[in-house]
Amino acid sequence: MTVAGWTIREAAGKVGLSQDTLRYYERIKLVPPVGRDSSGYRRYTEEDLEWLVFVARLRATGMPIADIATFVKLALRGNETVPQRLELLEAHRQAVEAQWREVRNHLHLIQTKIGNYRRMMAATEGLDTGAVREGQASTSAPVS
Amino acid sequence: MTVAGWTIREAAGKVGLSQDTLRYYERIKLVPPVGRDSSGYRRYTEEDLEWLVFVARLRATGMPIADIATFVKLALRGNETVPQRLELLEAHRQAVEAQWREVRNHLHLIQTKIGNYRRMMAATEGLDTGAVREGQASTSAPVS
DNA sequence: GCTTGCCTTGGAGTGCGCTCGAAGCTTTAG
DNA sequence: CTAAAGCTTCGAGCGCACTCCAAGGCAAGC
Repeated sequence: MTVAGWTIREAAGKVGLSQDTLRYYERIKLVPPVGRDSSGYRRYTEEDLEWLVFVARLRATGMPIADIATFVKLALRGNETVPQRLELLEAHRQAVEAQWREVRNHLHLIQTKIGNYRRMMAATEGLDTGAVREGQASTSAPVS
Repeated sequence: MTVAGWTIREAAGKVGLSQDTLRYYERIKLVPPVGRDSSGYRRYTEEDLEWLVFVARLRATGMPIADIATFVKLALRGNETVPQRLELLEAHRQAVEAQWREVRNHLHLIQTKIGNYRRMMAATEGLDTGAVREGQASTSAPVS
């Protein structure tokens, strides 16, 4: 007989996390306790899934588990903690954007290096040179 | 008497990694062996620093140490491995860009949530409501 | 000569985020 | 009735990337 709610297997499939991770998140209180059916099995409600999706999103943007736990604690204390939660999210957003820009810069420099490699290849075309500019076996790495 | 090259302390400062990390990277061959002075102390050359900066860049964009090690092995084998190195870098670039876009999407959704919180706050202005829509103590989390 | 400080190595320890294993209970299929 | 599949908890184990510690060498200042 099908009971209300999704099994852990279904929930895991829906939110894209493993069953182990779902149990783990519940254990460490990243999500509120999930209800059980008559035999003690978890039954996920729509709201449970929304929680999980939200947590997964925060994780995907690199928020540490400890910070998410803080957020969840606040959420469980009720609506009067909304300002603090807002602050947390806002701080996270800024941190992610900062790192985002940093990665962009690094990536740009790496692309420059790729360009240099490309030019090296073009120049060396069919030459099969083992020798490098400066005498014996330069490491030849820092091209850029 | 000052000898040629920088000490590990200076090198660490210059490239923004810890001394421990510099030794660690050398141990696991993320960088070619660094020369020593008469008393066995490391002396970093300009080229050593360039290596380190490059490795740091790859790390900063999330390339796993194992992959960097592969790259370095290729580089040490000489110029004929340039095509393979290029391929590695190119693959990495694509992976980073993909993840970059994913994070941007997640961030966007989180911002939507922030917006919803903002609206909640505005609506609740000075109301001090402990009650939430649906009966007893909704977790109130999945606002978005 | 001795202390202080910086360096060396090898190996152990840490923090994070899962991931797995063992032992046991319930439900379903044959 | 039995076997298989799926769930439970608790606790241990793992992979990654460092980070720290102990024991000892070297060099400069007093």
